Amino acid sequence: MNITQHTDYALRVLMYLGACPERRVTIKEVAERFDISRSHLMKIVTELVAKGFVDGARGKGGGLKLARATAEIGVGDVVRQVEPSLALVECFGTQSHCVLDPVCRLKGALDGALQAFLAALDRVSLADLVGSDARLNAVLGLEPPGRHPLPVTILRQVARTKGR
Amino acid sequence: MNITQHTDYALRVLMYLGACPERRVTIKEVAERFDISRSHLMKIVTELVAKGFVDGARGKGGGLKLARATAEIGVGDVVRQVEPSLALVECFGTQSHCVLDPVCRLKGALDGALQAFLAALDRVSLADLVGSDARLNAVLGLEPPGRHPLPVTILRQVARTKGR
DNA sequence: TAAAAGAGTCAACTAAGATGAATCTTTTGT
DNA sequence: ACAAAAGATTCATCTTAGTTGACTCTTTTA
Repeated sequence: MNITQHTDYALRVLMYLGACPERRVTIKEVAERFDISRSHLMKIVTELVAKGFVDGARGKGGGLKLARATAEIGVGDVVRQVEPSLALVECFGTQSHCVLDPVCRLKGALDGALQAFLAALDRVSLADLVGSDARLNAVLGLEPPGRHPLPVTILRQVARTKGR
Repeated sequence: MNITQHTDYALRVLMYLGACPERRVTIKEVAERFDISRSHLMKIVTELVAKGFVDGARGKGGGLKLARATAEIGVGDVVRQVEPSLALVECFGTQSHCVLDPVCRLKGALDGALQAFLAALDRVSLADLVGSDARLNAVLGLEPPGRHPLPVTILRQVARTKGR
């Protein structure tokens, strides 16, 4: 059982954006920071924009920022909307070919567990993940709030220095 | 997010065995009933035997039966032991290469949700899935308790008649 | 108007899971 | 004793969801 990396990265991108709310961040920057391909990350971001989590601006000076406050973005919502399928087993779909289907209580049990899973995530917002202290910013190599953003070129250097 | 068919079938096999506790059931019979390959099912059963859920007997007159009472077999346990990996995301493993890892609260949130998922399944036993009424037996084409088992040849006919 | 940046399309790669053939081993009924 | 029944093991292949990235298009603003 696992969630796709797609969803995982989506959450991490939101965390990144949540950690530096004072400016727009480019996809390129995030891709370099997380060391994944720009093209790949693009799809994830495009989806986050389409689903209303992120506000993307094109053109020079464009970039990404959260569409809502971090406290207004629930982790459960993100997973529900981004994860490709929440059908735990085949028989969750429209029509199962399992002979047990008509009387199967397993399905109900699994669905109950899935709801418990999502409910647990509903209790967590992006604000909880980002936190109020500066630890996340430190790890990301971002500037403390109030200062000027570092140029991307310097961010790259920081990224390399830290290793993986 | 999904659990493997492997786990799904493991649970269904246990349900089948739980539905006819008065005799040993052969893998062949279960395979035909669920319309899956005998070889394939064999691996699932072998694992259930190895993990102590099922008691398998070789040789003539052999077959499968539950190793414990249905009430003593928790769905959560089965999932925990049969599902190949419960690492929701890559960073659940020994060492993640994510830059956020040292301060990441997402990991904790996801783990909490996973525990909620399993806890929900822990509240369900195989006895709950099988039920006390005869509905499951009816769907499976099994005899009502107390009568003689139908020969496999007849079971096959029943299976075909029902369609999928 | 050129450069920056997001959006979209397309093609391939990867690995986990699913599938099944063939063979081996154990057990028991006759 | 031995043949048939039934589970155990091994091996190879297939399938597909997910992942990856190159290439191009569109929008926007300095």
